Amino acid sequence: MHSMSSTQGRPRRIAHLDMDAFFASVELLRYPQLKGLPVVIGGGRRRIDDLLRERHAGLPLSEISPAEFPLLKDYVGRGVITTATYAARTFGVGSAMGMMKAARLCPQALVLPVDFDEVRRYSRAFKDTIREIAPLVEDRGVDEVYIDFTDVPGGQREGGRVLARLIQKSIFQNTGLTCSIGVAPNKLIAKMASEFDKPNGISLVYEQDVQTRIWPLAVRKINGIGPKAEAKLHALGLLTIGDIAARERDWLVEHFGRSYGAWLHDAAWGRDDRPVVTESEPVSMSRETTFERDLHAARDRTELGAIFTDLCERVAADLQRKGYVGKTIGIKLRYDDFRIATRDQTLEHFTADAKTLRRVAGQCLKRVDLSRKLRLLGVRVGKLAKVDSPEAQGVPPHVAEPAPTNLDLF
DNA sequence: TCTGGGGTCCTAGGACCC
DNA sequence: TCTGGGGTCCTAGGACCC
Repeated sequence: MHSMSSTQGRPRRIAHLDMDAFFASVELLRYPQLKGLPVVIGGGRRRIDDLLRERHAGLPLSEISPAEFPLLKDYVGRGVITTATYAARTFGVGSAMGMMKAARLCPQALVLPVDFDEVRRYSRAFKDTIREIAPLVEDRGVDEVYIDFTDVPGGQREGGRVLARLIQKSIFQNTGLTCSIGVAPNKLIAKMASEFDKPNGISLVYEQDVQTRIWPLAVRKINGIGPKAEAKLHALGLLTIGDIAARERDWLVEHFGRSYGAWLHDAAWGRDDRPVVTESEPVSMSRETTFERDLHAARDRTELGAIFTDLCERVAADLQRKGYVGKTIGIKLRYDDFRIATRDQTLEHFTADAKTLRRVAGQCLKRVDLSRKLRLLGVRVGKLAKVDSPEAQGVPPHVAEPAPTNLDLF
């Protein structure tokens, strides 16, 4: 199943669709007066629109002057940027950048906090729109999907351009939002292709284009090569994807291990068999929070305890709302020097109970070094099962397990 | 005053079992 | 006198992604 997958023997055509500056674009629908201005989304713990509504009672949000919005230079906090508008990006501001650094680059940018409810609403809307046109859709987070065009009627016309255009148009009609789409023989190339013509673009890549369009790209453009692998590749003198492709598979395996080395070789040659997966079960659920200032386990005991309990209650609520129970309970913390420590413990039975989470997570916390100040605390539940699944029907938590007798010990 | 929050997958060692 | 081998589960850490 390399490039041919459908039973009819049609060449695989896989699309990757990426919403353009999604979080920011959603806000611009509500505040169209900010169009064209540098705006960044992220960081905030305050509800900006509540603030604006208070200050301008009776005035529609869309009529409040841009001058009334908070500026990046006045921002104080530890957040990072989730999305920047294209106007803000011209100043070098981009997602995942610390707000403080961004403020230095573009102090006059406006800041809005993320409105997750609104973002999720639009996320659902654009994905529903796609599924009505092409049913095989794989979720890749809130603003991205893969779509299998292969067997969709018309999905092969002009290499997928016709269908991509239809999807773009329908999303815009239903939401007012634009997106960029790449269509290629597989997910790996489609993902790169969707970036070729942003925003609001369509890019088609064929198998025979790999040398001309993929090989010149920086290694980091491959989805799966992050900062660490990039640094190692650079140190070995490999800068472009073509540089990787020029190496023997065995050489890559020598330097990167059997699994990753072989994958690097395949990826550089544009080979990728992964199917578009339309459904998947969650593996874990977690909640974590970075404190406004670093906290010390002993000196800030009360504050930390309240946060810890709250995290457990929120994870429990998430599990219950979504109908899951879990078996492995763990904590994560980040020290002031940014090192991370995790501890977890697997239970005999499944649970979604906040008190149980709190008790077991508390035991985990006792197993880490708490002499350093902490920056972040998180609670995680793994080994999930649906609450009504057969495996989750074990011994209920309130039934005592048989205690070991002396005989068991010998 | 750098550096969020929610995830997935992989590796590697040790326990434990057959 | 040298110590099998495979499998699975648990735990901790780390890379990477959106």
